[in-house]
Amino acid sequence: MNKAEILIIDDEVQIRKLLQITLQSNDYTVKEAATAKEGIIMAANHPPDLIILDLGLPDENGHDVLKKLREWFTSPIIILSVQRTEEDIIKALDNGANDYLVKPFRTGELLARIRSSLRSINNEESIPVIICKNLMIDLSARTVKKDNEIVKLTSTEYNLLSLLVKNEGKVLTHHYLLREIWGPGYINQSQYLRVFIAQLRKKIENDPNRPAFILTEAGVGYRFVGE
Amino acid sequence: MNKAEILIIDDEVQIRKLLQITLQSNDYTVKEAATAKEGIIMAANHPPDLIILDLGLPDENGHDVLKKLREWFTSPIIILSVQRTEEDIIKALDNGANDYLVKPFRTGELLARIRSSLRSINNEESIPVIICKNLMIDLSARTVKKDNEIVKLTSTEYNLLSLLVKNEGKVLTHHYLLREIWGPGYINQSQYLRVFIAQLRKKIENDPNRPAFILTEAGVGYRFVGE
DNA sequence: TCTTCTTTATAAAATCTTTATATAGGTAGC
DNA sequence: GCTACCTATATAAAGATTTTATAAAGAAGA
Repeated sequence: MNKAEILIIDDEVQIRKLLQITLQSNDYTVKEAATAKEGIIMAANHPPDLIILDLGLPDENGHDVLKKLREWFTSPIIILSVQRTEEDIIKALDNGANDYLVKPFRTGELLARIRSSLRSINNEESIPVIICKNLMIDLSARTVKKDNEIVKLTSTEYNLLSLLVKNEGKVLTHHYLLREIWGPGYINQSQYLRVFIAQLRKKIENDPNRPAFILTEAGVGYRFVGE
Repeated sequence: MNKAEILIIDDEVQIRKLLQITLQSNDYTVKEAATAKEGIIMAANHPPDLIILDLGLPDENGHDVLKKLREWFTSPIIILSVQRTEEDIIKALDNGANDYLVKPFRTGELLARIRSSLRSINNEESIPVIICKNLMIDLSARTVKKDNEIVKLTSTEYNLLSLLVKNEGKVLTHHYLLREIWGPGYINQSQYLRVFIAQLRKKIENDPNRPAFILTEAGVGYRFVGE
């Protein structure tokens, strides 16, 4: 359910360690940076879902780091700082921080504030919708539309399609597909696959006789192509 | 520039006065309520852009008030409280509060946190009334009307419908619905769901035999479409 | 007593599994 | 090159199974 990715930018090893353990045991993926420079690069290379930023970094003023991040980073940023002056708090919040916690902090409260920050964002952003030409697959709503019309798929058909789509471009072997969709006991029931692939093509392909989305890799498996 | 409307729900006159002056001099429009009941009614009659809620109200438990508001109120809620235990803070944040400030608070910080909360939300207007064709669901009043006639729903029926409606378009699994409405111990009682879905259809669908609002996703769950 | 929730029973619908048959492509032998 | 044969795939359709819809009876609580 969680699996949100959190980037910690803090120079204190103990804090990083504590946060890493706390966050990981709550199903977050954690990345760490010890300096402002490193943190900004990491955030840019692979934007996390949330940043925990220490204001007292050795190489750069924390408020400046925050401003730099906010030039492009739109997900939540929570400040962790030993500074407890009102001036610092106001400045950080007005520079785009979503929350401000004073060290030492209570881990339970931090977790709750992380959940709160992620909650308000999750609504609109990061909706997993995949669009390929006239086909639209909304993984969060579990719906598939073709030319904006809802395509009625059975549970198994949807599972199969979404597995193929999530691995767009890759060939998925018969064994793999059968194991993922039907379970380990079914890896030899290739006929199941044929039946369901035919069913899917009939429903989503423009010309089921010349499939453009679900391609057959004879002797190997099937592959979904979006382009 | 500002003119955002803020509702203060707090029983202490001095706090209300202080907030009123502070907020008004920062160009916010302020409304006040001294009790939970009054606050909920005011919020429902004219939803503000932000609510400042005191947890220590005389007539009702603050956490319950928060939960009630969050059933339909989607704009920011900032908690102001003398309670500073971690348990209270976590509970409030998990019940949908956007921020939690301990009394006595610093007005500058409060203003900054208000700005921060309003900033993240400003994109979308939230409507606590949902209208789909001849169906109207008023989440703040907990009423459902069909062709302008009030439909009498039991508590469970209403909870189920409002959960479906709040996730319009999404398929909600049996497990999810059962856990949300009946609790974690009931996730295998799919029959409950069938009974209540049938009940709801009988009450809100134009042709219960051909449901247009509540659709079945066989083997998975149900989906509300308002279209 | 009345309302609402829970449970049971059964018919109907939807989906999955299996079978049958068609087709396409490759290849070995002539 | 041609044919026969083999393997892998495609598709329709029958049957078996699962899931869902609905009424209605029993239980619980106000």
